[in-house]
Amino acid sequence: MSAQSVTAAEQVERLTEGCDHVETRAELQQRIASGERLTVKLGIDPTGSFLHLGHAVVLHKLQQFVEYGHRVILLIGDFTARIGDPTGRNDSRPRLTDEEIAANMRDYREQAGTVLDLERVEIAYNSTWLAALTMPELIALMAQTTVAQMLARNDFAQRYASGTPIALHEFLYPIAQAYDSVAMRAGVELGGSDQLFNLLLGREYQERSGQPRQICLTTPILEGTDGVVRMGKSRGNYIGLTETPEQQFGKLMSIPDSIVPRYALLAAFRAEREAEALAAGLRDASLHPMAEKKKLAEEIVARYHGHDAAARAREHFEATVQRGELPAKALMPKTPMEAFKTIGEALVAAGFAQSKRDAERLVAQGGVRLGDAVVKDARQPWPDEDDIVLAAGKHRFKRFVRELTSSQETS
RNA sequence: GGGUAGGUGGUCGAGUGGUUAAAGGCACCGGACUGUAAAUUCGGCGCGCGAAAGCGCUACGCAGGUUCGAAUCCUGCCCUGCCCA
Repeated sequence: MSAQSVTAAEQVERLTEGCDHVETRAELQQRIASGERLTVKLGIDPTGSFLHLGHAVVLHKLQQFVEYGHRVILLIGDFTARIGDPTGRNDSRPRLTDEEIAANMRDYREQAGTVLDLERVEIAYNSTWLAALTMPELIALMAQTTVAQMLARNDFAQRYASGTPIALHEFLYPIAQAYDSVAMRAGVELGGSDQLFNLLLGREYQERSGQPRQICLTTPILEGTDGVVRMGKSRGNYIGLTETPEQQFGKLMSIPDSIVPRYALLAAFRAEREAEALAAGLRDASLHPMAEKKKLAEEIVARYHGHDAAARAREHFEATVQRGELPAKALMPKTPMEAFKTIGEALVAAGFAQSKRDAERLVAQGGVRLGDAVVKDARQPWPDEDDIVLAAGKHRFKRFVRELTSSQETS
């Protein structure tokens, strides 16, 4: 109740802004108005997650709850992760050990901390209650849900229709997740839109066990840099929260113009009004797409790396991509010089080519520069220099330096 | 348990005995172009050796077999869909 300064209506307005689905807004309004400090749950998967802008959408929403003084709990699905992954194809993932989960959570904290104030967030583990669940209890839970209900869930429905296998235990995931809400007496559960079914199931279970039903908030799924399908690491269309400013900026510049307003809303968290104004401006050409995109990219990068780094990332982009220059040496990470025999070898070592053959192809296509000169032959000997930049294409650079004074090696 | 259809490169998907390192799409990488790393367009896209022509190796669920030669045929096994019980 640290937020008496704002009215319940304002709070509800902000908390539901940008959400796809709210179940129900009236309940949220009523419970906030009553002065209740809501227990807010977000389930996360401790399987070596790599967080990207798509994850930031829901994390940002969670942070708003933190700011309004609600009790926010990150629920780590350590128990469920031990069984396997529900979402299709990855057949029987190796079980995670406690150490792995701990390590993954450290990574997670580091990444989520860029959006969420972890000092004010509690952490819980669902093994606490799920491991203790007995068979009779599980059966009782399962009895509350029908097969038809399960098959109504989108991804199950699609997979069933297309003949993709659905393992029986996958049905246990929504059940376990829903039960988490009962065990935690959650007041609100957040999730991406794909989680709606699971969240609603939790609501149902709570009601049956005599608890107030949790309010379910789902946030939109952000499209990846291709502007079409959801952002995801495996799709390669992601922008990682901990990527370098230059990487983030470059990837942001590569999104289609059409999706710029959506990124303004979901990645830069501009107000809906502003995002709409931006869309309108781009439509009637009163705003310049590239200028707006640069502005947006800088704004987003600044969220994760600060304004100075964002400005440098912008300059880096303008220099390397737009003007085709080599980036300013001073800003480049240094890599210790090695005794390469040929340029091809250096390309492989730099990670620009997968193999010598691959390196030769790259060179043959005129994509490799050493210093300012285009390399014509991958077998050309590696020059004897103290400080030289190897470039592959327009945006992959590596600066090799003979003697590192300090230990500032970066990959 | 019975029947039936399948398992191909990062992915989707052709391919039924040699000319298949395996069509085509997507993804990815490079060039050109552009206001962007968008779009478009051209090219590339298993590994190694060689200046090159080329040579070798690895690869079509797994293990064997037939054959001068197999992703393609045979046997066994594993896995998956569908129908029936």
